[in-house]
Amino acid sequence: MTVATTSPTEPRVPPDERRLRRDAEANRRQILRAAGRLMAERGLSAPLEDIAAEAGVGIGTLYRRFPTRADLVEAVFADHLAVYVEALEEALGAEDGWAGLLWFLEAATTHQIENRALNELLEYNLGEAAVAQVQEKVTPLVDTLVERAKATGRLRPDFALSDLAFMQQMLVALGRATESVGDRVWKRYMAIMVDGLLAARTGPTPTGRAALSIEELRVLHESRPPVPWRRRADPPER
Amino acid sequence: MTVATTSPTEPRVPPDERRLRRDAEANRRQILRAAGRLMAERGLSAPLEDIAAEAGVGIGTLYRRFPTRADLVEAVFADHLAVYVEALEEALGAEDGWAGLLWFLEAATTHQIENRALNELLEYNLGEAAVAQVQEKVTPLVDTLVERAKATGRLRPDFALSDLAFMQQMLVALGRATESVGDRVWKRYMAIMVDGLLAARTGPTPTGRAALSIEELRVLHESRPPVPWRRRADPPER
DNA sequence: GTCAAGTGGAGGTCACTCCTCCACATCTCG
DNA sequence: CGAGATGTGGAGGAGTGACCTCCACTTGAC
Repeated sequence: MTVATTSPTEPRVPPDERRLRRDAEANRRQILRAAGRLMAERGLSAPLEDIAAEAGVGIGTLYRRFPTRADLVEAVFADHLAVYVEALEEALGAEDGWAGLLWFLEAATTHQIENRALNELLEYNLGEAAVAQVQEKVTPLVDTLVERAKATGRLRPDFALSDLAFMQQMLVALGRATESVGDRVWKRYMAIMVDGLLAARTGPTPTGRAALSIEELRVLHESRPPVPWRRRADPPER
Repeated sequence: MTVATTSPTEPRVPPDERRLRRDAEANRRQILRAAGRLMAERGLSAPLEDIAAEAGVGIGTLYRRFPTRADLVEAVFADHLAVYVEALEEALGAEDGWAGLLWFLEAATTHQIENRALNELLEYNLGEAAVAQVQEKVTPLVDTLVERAKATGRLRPDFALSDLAFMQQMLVALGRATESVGDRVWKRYMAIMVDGLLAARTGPTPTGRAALSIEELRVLHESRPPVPWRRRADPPER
């Protein structure tokens, strides 16, 4: 009754991945598409049942493929985040540093207004994994972008990376609130803010406080409320 | 068997209000205080059970006194809204129109950051009743405030009432997100925006779109998602 | 043709909140 | 003081909106 659990010629359970059946693979892709769409629209906590329905697939299927929501999110946004890096690289390519900065601000804001999940992904420090990784790649790039803009002499010298982050966050909030008006109302306020960033104007109104340092920003980020969906319960308390 | 439902000397059910018993009146006040505190902190949809608990009162008591959440909200904020009018009046009292405008922006923003319920109250067109009424009183005052600021020549001439509303909304959002840092981070961005409002700077960055008119603002407001708490079910459908 | 792999979705679970109801407690007023 | 009107607490039923499991059945691969 001692049993060989794996045949000698072919390992039963290949270390990590095994090839999916063709139909299963197709379903998997459907799920990812559906999740991408729904989460962009309704946020990271879009009900899994809705996603399954949108994908034309049973809820069980979704669960077998992605046992936790985090797995799903990760799979969906693996590439989405790369968009950021691309935008940055394009912005850095601009010959005028000032224009590059504005271009990036606008592009990133548009992106996050259109994709609510993306926005939440950055807000909740989510993946530890994926996001942190991107963060690490992105931070120095943004830094360069800012420095280049300052070098033109147009940007107020006390501008910092955190300013960019917060302005973006504000514009995203507004953009979403005024979506129904169409017509990009938020751009008006981006323009106003940008005018306020001109070096020529530094000082007329006291800012009262320097920009947050990257370190402070990181701390703030980590004190965020936990991710907004229910996690699998921890092993029972008592 | 025909019965006199009211005694001739003393009407059983005075038209609207009847005097509460002393203890009941005390409870009522406790409830209002508790609701004020909790709603400021957690928003208009703070669980009624929590409010009752905070007030040291049974849930039944709360319901007898305020049959619907709307009743409670109305009672709590009846006066809170008056604060607005006062702030406006003070701002209008400033001799410098520009300073008055800034003072009001700052005061109103602080207020709404500290009181989440107040913020929601204005966002969801809530009371039809109370809010609309205040709105009506407030709008012309704000208008005057803006006009006075323009008269100083410091404010960009295309500034409109809606700009004030949106800027405030953005700052509130930021203020809440950065609360944990203390230190009023949002004021930095208020300063930046304000710099962008200076008439001297009009134009450097194209705004792309004029400010929303009051009419447009109203329409936007009305297309808001419904109030975020469950309402008493309508009489059963079928 | 066989059978491992994959599927659907009914139904159990859970966490919340709402709101009713009534035996009991507390005032008020004569 | 005592009677009756007024007020109270909070257990419990009901509704909601998600999560996740399980297994009889279907399908693709070889």
